[in-house]
Amino acid sequence: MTSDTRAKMVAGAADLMSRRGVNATSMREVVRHTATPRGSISHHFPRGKQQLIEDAVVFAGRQVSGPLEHLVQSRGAIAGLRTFIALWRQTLEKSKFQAGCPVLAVAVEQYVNDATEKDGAPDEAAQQHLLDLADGVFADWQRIMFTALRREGVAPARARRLAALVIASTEGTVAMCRAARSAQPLEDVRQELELVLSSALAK
Amino acid sequence: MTSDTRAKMVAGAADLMSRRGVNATSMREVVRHTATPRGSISHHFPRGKQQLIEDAVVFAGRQVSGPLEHLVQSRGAIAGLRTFIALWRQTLEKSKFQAGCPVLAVAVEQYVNDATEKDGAPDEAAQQHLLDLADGVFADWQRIMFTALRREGVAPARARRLAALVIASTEGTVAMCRAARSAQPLEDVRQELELVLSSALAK
DNA sequence: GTGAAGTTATGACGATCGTCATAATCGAAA
DNA sequence: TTTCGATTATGACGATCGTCATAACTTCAC
Repeated sequence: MTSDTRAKMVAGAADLMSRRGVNATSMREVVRHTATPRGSISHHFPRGKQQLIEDAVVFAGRQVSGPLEHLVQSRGAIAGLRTFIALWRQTLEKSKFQAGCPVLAVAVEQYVNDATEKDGAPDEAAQQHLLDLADGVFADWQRIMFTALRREGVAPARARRLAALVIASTEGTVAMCRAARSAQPLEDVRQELELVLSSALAK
Repeated sequence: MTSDTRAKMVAGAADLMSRRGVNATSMREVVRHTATPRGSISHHFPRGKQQLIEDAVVFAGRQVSGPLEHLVQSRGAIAGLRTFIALWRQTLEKSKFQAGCPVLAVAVEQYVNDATEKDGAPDEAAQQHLLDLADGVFADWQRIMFTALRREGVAPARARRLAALVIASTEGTVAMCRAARSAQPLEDVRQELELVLSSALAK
């Protein structure tokens, strides 16, 4: 059994990142928030905070792609869209609009670490790797939508564009809902996206 | 004439926020980046970093709403959409996909300031005010799109939803483009949004 | 030229940060 | 039970952070 502590830290980091962003999530708060031993950080994450963030991004990605892939395969693209949006709506409402998407946080911020970057210049390789991981998560979600649309008869190029629209607009809307402390934008966008998808499927 | 230093600081803060996010943007870096005197911070911004961020959000909002409102009024909703997306595309490409949207950064992060929050709990009022400002900027952009759609015959409720879709999806796509270091998602989303709008206008 | 008000220069303060080194503790094979 | 590796406890290090106090420097009306 791989350490339970490690998993709690990763999940806690993902949660904190979704509420505060990458840079405002300190390792000390992760251990406080998850009631895990501080001394274990360097043991479970030899590459430090960078590694913890990386794992949190992958974790958050799977947390969504799991249910999404399942629903899409059993009930199709439109159900997938509804699931995707419903998942984010839950996250927003359960946290009283405090939590958003940790992957989006990585895509918006720049990870800076004063301890590792002695020369003042941010570690470009580290930042690029984080962006690659975030991009990979987005690509994975898009792939699921893309496959569903293809299976239901949408042409490849169109399916790619529609998948991009669904993921991007949902991510943007989640952030807007957080700013507005309201799920109204998500409901509006869901409605329009359903129209778009069903019109594309009808052809 | 209101100090030129102050304006440079606000613009510099907005730029840094769009590249690094709110919390990774330090006042010392704003000063370095804009070649402004550090001693002037507390003079021009008596409420400190909080005030600087606030001004940067409003500044960034106007920077977009100005051109957007102009183009929308002279050439209509679809031209407005194209302008909105082209603006962000410029920001992305000119910065080699380093800069995104500073307002989105505020909507995604939580502003934490160790100096002001002695008790460990983040200043909730400050954070709420920042979210209100970000929400206001998004609402302003939506209002411009909404008005254009209304003028071109779209029903109120539909116009509201479409405006939300345009703003939210563009914001989300900008972040995705930053993660992917590519403008492809923006192009894909633009294409689909144009289809949606022109179909809504045709009715 | 003399003030006064508007700016800027500079260094300090307390706090948090990520990381590391060292020592203590635990768990299970021998 | 002893021993050894995995895990945790704890405190220190150097760095940056936002803010503030104080003093110096401008600018310009009078």
